[in-house]
Amino acid sequence: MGVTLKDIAEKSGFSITTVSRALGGFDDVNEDTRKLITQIANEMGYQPNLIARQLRDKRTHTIGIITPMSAESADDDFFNILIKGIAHAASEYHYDLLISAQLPSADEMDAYRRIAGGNRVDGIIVARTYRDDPRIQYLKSIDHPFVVSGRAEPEQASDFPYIDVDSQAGICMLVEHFIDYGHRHIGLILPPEHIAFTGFRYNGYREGLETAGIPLRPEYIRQGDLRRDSGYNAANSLLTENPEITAIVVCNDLMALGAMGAIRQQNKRIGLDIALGGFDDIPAARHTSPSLTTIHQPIFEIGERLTRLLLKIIMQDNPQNIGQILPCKLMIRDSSGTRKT
Amino acid sequence: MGVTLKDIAEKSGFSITTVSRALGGFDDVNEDTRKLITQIANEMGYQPNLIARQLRDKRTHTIGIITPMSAESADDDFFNILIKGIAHAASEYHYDLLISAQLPSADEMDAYRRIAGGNRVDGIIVARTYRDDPRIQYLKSIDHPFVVSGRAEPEQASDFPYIDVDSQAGICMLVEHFIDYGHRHIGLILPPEHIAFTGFRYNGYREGLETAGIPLRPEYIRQGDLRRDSGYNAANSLLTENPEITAIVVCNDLMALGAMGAIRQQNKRIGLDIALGGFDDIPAARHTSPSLTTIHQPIFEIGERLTRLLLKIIMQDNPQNIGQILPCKLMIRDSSGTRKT
DNA sequence: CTTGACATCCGAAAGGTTTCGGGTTATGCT
DNA sequence: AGCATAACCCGAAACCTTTCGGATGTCAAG
Repeated sequence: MGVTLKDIAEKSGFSITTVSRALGGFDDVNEDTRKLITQIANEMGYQPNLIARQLRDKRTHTIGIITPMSAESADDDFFNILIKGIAHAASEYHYDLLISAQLPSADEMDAYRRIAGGNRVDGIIVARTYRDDPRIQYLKSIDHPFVVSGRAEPEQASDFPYIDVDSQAGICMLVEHFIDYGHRHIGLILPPEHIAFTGFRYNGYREGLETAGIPLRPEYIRQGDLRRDSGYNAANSLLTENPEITAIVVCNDLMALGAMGAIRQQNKRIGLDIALGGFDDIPAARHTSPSLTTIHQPIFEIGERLTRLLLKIIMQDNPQNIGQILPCKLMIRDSSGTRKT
Repeated sequence: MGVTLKDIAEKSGFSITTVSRALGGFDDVNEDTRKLITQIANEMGYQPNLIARQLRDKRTHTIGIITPMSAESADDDFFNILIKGIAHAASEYHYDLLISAQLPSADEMDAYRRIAGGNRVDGIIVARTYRDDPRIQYLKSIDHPFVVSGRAEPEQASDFPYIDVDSQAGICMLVEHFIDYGHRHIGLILPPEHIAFTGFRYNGYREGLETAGIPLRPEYIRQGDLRRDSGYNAANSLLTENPEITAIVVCNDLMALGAMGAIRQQNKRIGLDIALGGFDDIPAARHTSPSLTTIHQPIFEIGERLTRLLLKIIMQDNPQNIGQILPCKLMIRDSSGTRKT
């Protein structure tokens, strides 16, 4: 197994160079020679060794993404859909996608050093930004092509190529929607502090309240870890300690699904007693009952755009729009309940 | 950018060999030398070039999967979940996953030749078997490690490593369930003829009817292409041309979701007028309304098992259970309606 | 007959790593 | 002093490809 140029060279009597150039379609090889060589190559089932080619060309035609991976994160649709979008756009450019899944125990930075530093891929997609993200710092330091889904925290400049949604505006819309529906006591479940977009979502919450002249009460705010369980816990504590709350803004859908459980657990009705809103618009949001009001972000499209931006950078195209902020959209569903009169 | 062994060798005054062996942890290197070399390597931010290593070792520590990819297949949860399972198990063995998405226009075999023949991966996972699957034939012919999700069609021996569910039994269970609920006119929506498991699902349907002594009526059978739309069309034609039908068995959930639309379109009530059952138990099945009765197959676990089996083959472990058939499970949900009296 | 152009071909290097087989030096022993 | 051994080190080859810079031979024009 493993027919090489050398094998074809020996069989055909020509040199490796000529075989390579014949198969490569160069015009400094006799037409008869080419025919003979291609025929032999086909007979022997020659396939160029891509690894050798990659080494030689310093091009892998592959983009990489490193994803956290635990059994319970299996239903994290965000990454799922993002990866689909990436793969879809990549396939149009005949690029492959290398996924390196990291167990929770593993040091994430190691994976970046290995994959990016080790020249495994032409470019890399960084998926959920942290404050002062060490991955971004590293990739910049070694000058490796990369793009970012998300951006730096609000106080920091995002001096790297990224695509993000305007999640501050998104959360603000959601808050205003609830205020419009007559709610005055609105809880908030935030992502962890170290996630970069947490600041934006908090700002959106504050902005929404401020516009309506409602004072922000820190005891209405909880933090989760983006996973379902933490949404359950946060909502539980929020409702137990602040019985006056009638609406909860949750910063991602997965936690919102958890919060649904907590609301039921407290014998309250979602929508009617407690209005609930999420963020992301994962498929499940539409299908839960009651369906979940949420802020839609075009995850699949973000994946596609990230890929196209990355490929431009790889091709040294010096793209114009180095940072793109997409709008998001309020999806009003049953968990909003109805307007209080 | 790109610090190599050579750079470290020059800076440290030792040879490339010694640098390699020092960093590799061999014991024929003086302890002081090793310290010096590791220090320099760290200072310079050395990362071994994985491509070069792969070329030399003929090992990529990567497994590959080639997936069909179109924008509308974006919601094909089966592949999504399978890939998650694969990635999860792979990460435990420090293997990466190479995904090559193929546009519908592309020749699938080309991708296999490129990736497997081109030594891009140590092993490959073949995901949805066809009758006389050319991909399997090819991989066998070049003796490239692979495992298969699914198996050969009923009439053929599956002389390759595979993991599959007993879908004949699954469909049979579903048919018996409907018969038990009092249905006598049961439609069937099959996958395309060229898919290997179509035969098993057909057999399950026949077996279920036979056991109950109900004659099989060919006009109750339609074929779709596994996608949502085709389920819609098939159900539509089935109900229009055979108004006596009261239950439909659909061979995958995605088509079943489409069939739901068709039933509604015909002003019939899912469950009450027309009982509906799917296959796969994708997440959406639980969340639609009404929720979808379906045959559960453990897709995530299949992905994990496939990976473990493949890695054993790669390690030349000559695994025992070269073909595994897992049981599947009937999930009775609202689309079953109630037992007719 | 010489020169130049053209068609066709090829050797060798480069890309970065690992490893085989051997080489050098110092140490310990008789 | 002589020799075996251990400790440490290194050159070169191999993995397979592409490409640079020629090399060779033929033929037509001068």
